[in-house]
Amino acid sequence: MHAEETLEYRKPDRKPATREPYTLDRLLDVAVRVFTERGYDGTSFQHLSQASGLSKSSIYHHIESKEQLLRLGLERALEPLMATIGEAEARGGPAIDRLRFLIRRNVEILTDRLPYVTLLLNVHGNTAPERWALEQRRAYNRAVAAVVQEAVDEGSLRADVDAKTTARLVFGMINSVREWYRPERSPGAERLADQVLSLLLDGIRTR
Amino acid sequence: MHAEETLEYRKPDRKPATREPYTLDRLLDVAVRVFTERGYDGTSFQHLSQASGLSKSSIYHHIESKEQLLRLGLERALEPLMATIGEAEARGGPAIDRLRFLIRRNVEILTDRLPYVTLLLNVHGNTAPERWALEQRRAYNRAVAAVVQEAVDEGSLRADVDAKTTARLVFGMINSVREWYRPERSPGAERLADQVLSLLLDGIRTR
DNA sequence: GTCTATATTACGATAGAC
DNA sequence: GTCTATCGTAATATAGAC
Repeated sequence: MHAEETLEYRKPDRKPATREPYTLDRLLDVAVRVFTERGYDGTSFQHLSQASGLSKSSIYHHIESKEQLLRLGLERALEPLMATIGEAEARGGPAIDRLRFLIRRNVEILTDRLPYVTLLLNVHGNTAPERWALEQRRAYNRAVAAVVQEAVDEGSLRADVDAKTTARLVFGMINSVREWYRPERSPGAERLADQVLSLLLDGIRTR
Repeated sequence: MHAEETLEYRKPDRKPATREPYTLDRLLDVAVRVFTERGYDGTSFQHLSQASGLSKSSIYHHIESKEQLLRLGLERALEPLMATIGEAEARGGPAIDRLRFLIRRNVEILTDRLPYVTLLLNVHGNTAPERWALEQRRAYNRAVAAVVQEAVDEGSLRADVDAKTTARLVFGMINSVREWYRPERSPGAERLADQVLSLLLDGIRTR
């Protein structure tokens, strides 16, 4: 007779967990938060297990692989971001106005989906989903650079710095917001977008 | 009898290597390049072996651990960066001039030590050297934010956006240069610094 | 839906020959 | 200074009980 059998680990009585069962969406939230904190490659299933409270193997009930978790997270960032390109085109009007729209929407999406966009902006291209995301980002960058070029051509933006460099620096500033923005402590998306737009358009100097 | 044994892999004939022996400095250059491409956690000794042409174990002749490579790489970025804080203080004069100096030097160091600074700006804090580097960066950010605050107080910079946000956005734009700058194709450090300073101070809009 | 147990592979690091 | 061979561990992923 073995101790395991006699004790039976109080199995029938045991409440399996006090929390509600995980859905893919809830698990994704947890995983992407850890990905943004530790980086995708720096995150193991053990980290995901600790953060979620699930065992390593239970995570596989919701997903097929770690890469799938990454891909789902990247999609959450890219979907609204890529959509703004079409929305800006549909607006028509002066390029400078469409650029303002793109900048404002970018700040809004960044603050609204902070961990997902942070994940997107930190990928290296080591896996297939990462390479796909980088290609999407390149398409986004090309589209916004084209609008910047239009705004230069229509005389709204300075022509002494080439449009490509301006576009890179402008969206580089915006994207850097991910490194310090905290929803609970930082200004809201609208106010932050106002500040970013104002500094970008008119400069930081007094006049 | 096994094929492996009969062929013997031409071992006696083989020239062990045609290249000159590695020094720690040359190995560090290779390693940091791979770190910036794949991320530190995404880089294995197999990757380092392929990139260097050394066997995995030969790398250990030059270093004691992977973390040591990381630490040495981070030091190469932090050393000149932290030095600029003291240099700016020593200059004295109006805060706006010291800020221009800090921005210009930051762009120069970024382009001059691109892979090292890129490595620094991408660390997550998963290891001891990373946490040390993050603390150094916080000290750097505090110092430049203080100069921005001085420039606001002296009336050189706009006061309608708080100094901390301005500092973060300014250096966020500068640091984003790492994501696209290529020494062989991009403008030189001086010209790029001129463009960055001009856009930051006066804005992207025509006037 | 979650668990324990395990398979398999890749990782960082070491030993010792040349 | 570089190599081959190997160690111990931790990684992703699977099997099967409950």
